[in-house]
Amino acid sequence: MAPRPRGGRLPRRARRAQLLESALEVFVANGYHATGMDDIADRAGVSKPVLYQHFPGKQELYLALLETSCDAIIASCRRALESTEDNKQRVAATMSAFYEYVGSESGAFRLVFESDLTNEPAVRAQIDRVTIDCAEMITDVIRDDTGLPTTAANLLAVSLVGMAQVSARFWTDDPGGLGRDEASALVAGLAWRGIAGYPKHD
Amino acid sequence: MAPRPRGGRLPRRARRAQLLESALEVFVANGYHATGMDDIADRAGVSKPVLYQHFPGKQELYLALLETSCDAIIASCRRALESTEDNKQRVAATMSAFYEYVGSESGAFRLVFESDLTNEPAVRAQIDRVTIDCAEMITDVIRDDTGLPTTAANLLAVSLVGMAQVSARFWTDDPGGLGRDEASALVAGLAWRGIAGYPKHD
DNA sequence: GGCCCATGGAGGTCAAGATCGGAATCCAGC
DNA sequence: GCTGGATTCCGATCTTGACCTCCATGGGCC
Repeated sequence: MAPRPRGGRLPRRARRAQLLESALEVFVANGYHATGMDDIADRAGVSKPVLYQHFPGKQELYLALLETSCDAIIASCRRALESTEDNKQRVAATMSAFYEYVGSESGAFRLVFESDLTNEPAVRAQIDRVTIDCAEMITDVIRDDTGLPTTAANLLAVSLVGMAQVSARFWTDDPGGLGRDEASALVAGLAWRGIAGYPKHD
Repeated sequence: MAPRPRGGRLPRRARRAQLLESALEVFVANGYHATGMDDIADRAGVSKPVLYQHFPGKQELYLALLETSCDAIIASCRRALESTEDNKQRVAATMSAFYEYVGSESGAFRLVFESDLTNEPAVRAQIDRVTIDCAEMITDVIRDDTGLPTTAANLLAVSLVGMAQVSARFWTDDPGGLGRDEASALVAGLAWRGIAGYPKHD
């Protein structure tokens, strides 16, 4: 957490990237409200005006990071679902995607699952997008495979996503001796047993 | 949301209750950071000093409400688990408890599941308590019934709680034509199919 | 050597939490 | 019925903290 040395000038693109990285670290550590623009500037080793030459305000900066993080998990979820045609493996792969996301070094998932700016509509929209988009992809699979009505399939899909989200976050806070793949496989087993029993469509 | 008339005096006890009620409404509607003490006072039809004669500060007021709401869902979960010895019905009853909680008129569940003060340790502790305590009760049931090691049973329990939390919140935002009992039963079915397949202990 | 512009420290502004002296209201007892 | 005291209540104010810009500066380029 030590601020970077206060030296050299950087080309605009590189400075922006560095600012984003620094901001992510501070936001993840302290949340939105508890972090000041001063903190981010200090962390990056620049002064505040520099920050404001790259981003119009604190909220826009936060939103840029949040959007990136949302895109990451949604894309990862999509890749997992498309990685195979076998539904049992699909469940395992998707669960693994969530565990990888939550276990990743940056902690960027905290912006999504533990945000403290949920009342801001723009933020809320991004966060909801994760659950809704992931669930929608899963809904299609469930509906095609079981023949359940869309509404029901959607609620089941949301349930699975919730299972993944909450259990992965809990595991990250307190692994309790379980490795990541072990935990992921355990919960994937629960999910698969739950979903596999529904009437097959053919 | 119209402020109450600004008239009469109330005995201390009654005023306190009214302030708690007003504060809950505003906090639920706007979240912690977006609500001012002015808003709460206006909503209750009193001036700010009165508020401070009953509560030492904004955070204490919030915590009082949060704690009450956490106690409610934990107690409700416990009652559901103790309501029967049949595990299938247990799952259904517990799921129903979550759906009732989230569907309740006051919206108090938002303080727990959608708080925007998660960085405050005291708040974090209360919120975590819900998942941890509920999961712990369920862990005992799972462990006794399946013989799984405690750590694994605990992660499964957390998964089930996550399923309930997230799906219930999603259903509240967009019921999509499903009644409460219908939705609850659907997700309970998913949970039960998932958990029932594990090796029976005898 | 001279120009240029990114940078930095210091400050303006404003919202919101927290507080003070005085006024209004209720109640008990004569 | 009336008075004295205590409790409740309010308008106005203070202060803090954080977001967001103004003037001096110093290294890079021709």
